Amino acid sequence: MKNVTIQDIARVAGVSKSTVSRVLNGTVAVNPEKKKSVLDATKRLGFKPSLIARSLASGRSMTIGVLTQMIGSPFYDAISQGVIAGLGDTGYSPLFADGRWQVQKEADALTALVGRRVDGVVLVGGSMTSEQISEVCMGLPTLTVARRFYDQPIHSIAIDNELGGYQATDCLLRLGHQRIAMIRGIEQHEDARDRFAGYQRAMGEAGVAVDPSLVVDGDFSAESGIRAVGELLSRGCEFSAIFAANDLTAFGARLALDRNGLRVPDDVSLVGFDDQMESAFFVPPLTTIRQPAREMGKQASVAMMNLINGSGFESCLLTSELVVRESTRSVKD
Amino acid sequence: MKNVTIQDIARVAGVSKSTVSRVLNGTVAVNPEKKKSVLDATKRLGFKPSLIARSLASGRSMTIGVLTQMIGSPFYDAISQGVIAGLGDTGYSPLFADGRWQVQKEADALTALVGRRVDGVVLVGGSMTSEQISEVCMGLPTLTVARRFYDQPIHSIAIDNELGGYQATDCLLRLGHQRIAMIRGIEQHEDARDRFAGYQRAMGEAGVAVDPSLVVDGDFSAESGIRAVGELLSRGCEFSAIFAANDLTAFGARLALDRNGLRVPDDVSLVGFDDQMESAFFVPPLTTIRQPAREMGKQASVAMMNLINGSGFESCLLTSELVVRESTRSVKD
DNA sequence: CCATATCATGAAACCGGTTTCAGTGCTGAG
DNA sequence: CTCAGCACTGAAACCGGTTTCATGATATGG
Repeated sequence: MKNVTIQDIARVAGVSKSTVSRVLNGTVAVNPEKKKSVLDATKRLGFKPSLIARSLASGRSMTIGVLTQMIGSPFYDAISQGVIAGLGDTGYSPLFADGRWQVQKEADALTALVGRRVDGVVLVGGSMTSEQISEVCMGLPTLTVARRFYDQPIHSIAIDNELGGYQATDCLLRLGHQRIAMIRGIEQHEDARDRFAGYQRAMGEAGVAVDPSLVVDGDFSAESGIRAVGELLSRGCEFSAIFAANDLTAFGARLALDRNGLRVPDDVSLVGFDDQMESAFFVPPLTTIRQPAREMGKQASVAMMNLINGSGFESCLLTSELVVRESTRSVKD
Repeated sequence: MKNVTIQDIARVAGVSKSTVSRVLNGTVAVNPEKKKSVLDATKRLGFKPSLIARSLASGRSMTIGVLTQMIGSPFYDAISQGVIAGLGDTGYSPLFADGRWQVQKEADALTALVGRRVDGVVLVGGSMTSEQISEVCMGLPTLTVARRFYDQPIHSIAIDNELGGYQATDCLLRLGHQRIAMIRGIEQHEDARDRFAGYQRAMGEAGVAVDPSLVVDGDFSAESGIRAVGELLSRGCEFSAIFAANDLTAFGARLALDRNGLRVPDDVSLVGFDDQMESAFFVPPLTTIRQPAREMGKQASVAMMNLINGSGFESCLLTSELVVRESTRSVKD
């Protein structure tokens, strides 16, 4: 019932455990004959080296800690998927922990990862400050995905949210819309702010003044989309298009519009942000901004490998892409 | 730059490392004075015990391996969330790995978990055979969630999919529908089969013959929902309701119906399965079968704790719940 | 043919904790 | 007053690997 150890293999194969270790890791050449008997023994006894012991001895755990906030979110999952793919055959494997968007849990989870002596940390989103992060990670290679620290030395892989916001708004402007409402995301959220900035820039460049009564706060949830449309309607202001800070918000907005007898896209055009899986099958299929989430995850892995073997870090800012579907149409008059 | 070890603490506090260990774990009483100086030292030096070393020495890693298939799926995420919640303050923490629905990756990931010497394994879904699982896990407490092995000794926490299928169909029958189409899930999938069985039973009990031309194969994807509706329409058979094997399939079906000028629920009633987050905000909000996913995860944690401390396992089959929204209405005539 | 570099290999140290074991100093019972 | 019993504590063994070091054997070169 006991686990078979390297010592057992050594005994059975008639060699020392050093030799077994050398065979298994291929660090230096060993006599082919002994090598064979070692391999035989491992197979016969079903030997599975203890990664725990190995980590302790070698000082490297060959694991990258990945701290997510809500694995269930399609966007964040795509990133994780990218990280997994990017790690590929590097020999490193990911170790996931989840903060569930609660700072305390996030900090605990990060501490746990560090306690596990991961060789690097990838933070996907999150709300810890860079100081908190640095304190816990102390010298460990660390980088963030989908989150930027403008003033801090923590590396990050992110997309240009400002550009995304610009693309979404620009698309509506080109269709002739002028009264474009925006449902913003969580206010403290860097991404949300950038998307709004893009909206403002596009409007400005098109010479359309931003009407503050067309800007409503939201929190990235579907409920907030419903509330936002209610708010817009109760304000009594006219609008022919809505740019929602993410797809989920757009879903909620769409439902609220429907409840109020407004058709999409006939009465109101709607643009989201994220391009989550369901968006393409929405009724009508949602026009949105696609984030190269998977790609970001992959880049993160690559960057992490570079950090670990000291090749330094090449900053990169990926770009979003407009996906036009059927929730937008040119303004009627 | 080096990590501070228990030895450093011992030196600074002027005690032996045994004592430090005892203070930190509270295993036996130590002199309050020494205790204080140890705690002081740990705080001052920022000592973070190496979980690696601790695991190796104590033989318990205090981790439960959780093997998922697709973290991004809302249903599976809810389960993971439940597991996290259920582990709560037990002292154990979860360690996630992901198989991405590829048997090989699944096996590798499981091996990696076992190599990390987790104290137990929770398999969420998956496609490895029970033999494969047993071989890798050898004696480790193991249980599956959302997957049942009818003939095997592996414990499982699952919902009664047959009942869910029955509930969905029964709801439509009560509304007066008789021509109820079903879009099935992946054929080899236990869950999919059970849901279909529930459909058959409900129809049978209501004295309505199952028309084979109303049953279409699918694969749980939105695309398959679109294809299925196309298939139904091209077969030229009439139907007033559709029961889709999961919500995503229902989304696709809804879009295809819309494209063909069929309104939901006016022309066709639609029922899904899962109650994923977006379903409540769909247009129209989707009637569906809710799986107590979070609850299942929680149960899994509890059951795992029992397995670990030898309290044995109490089998449990959770039940699903019908959530009536606006995609269903009584048949018109 | 001898000195030296190279190779293969086992012994032992080490990674950073936990746990057993063997005291030491006190207290309380006899 | 003596001895068993208990509460603390440090030394040392241990967990299961990796890696350094020393050694004997073999190959290389002058």
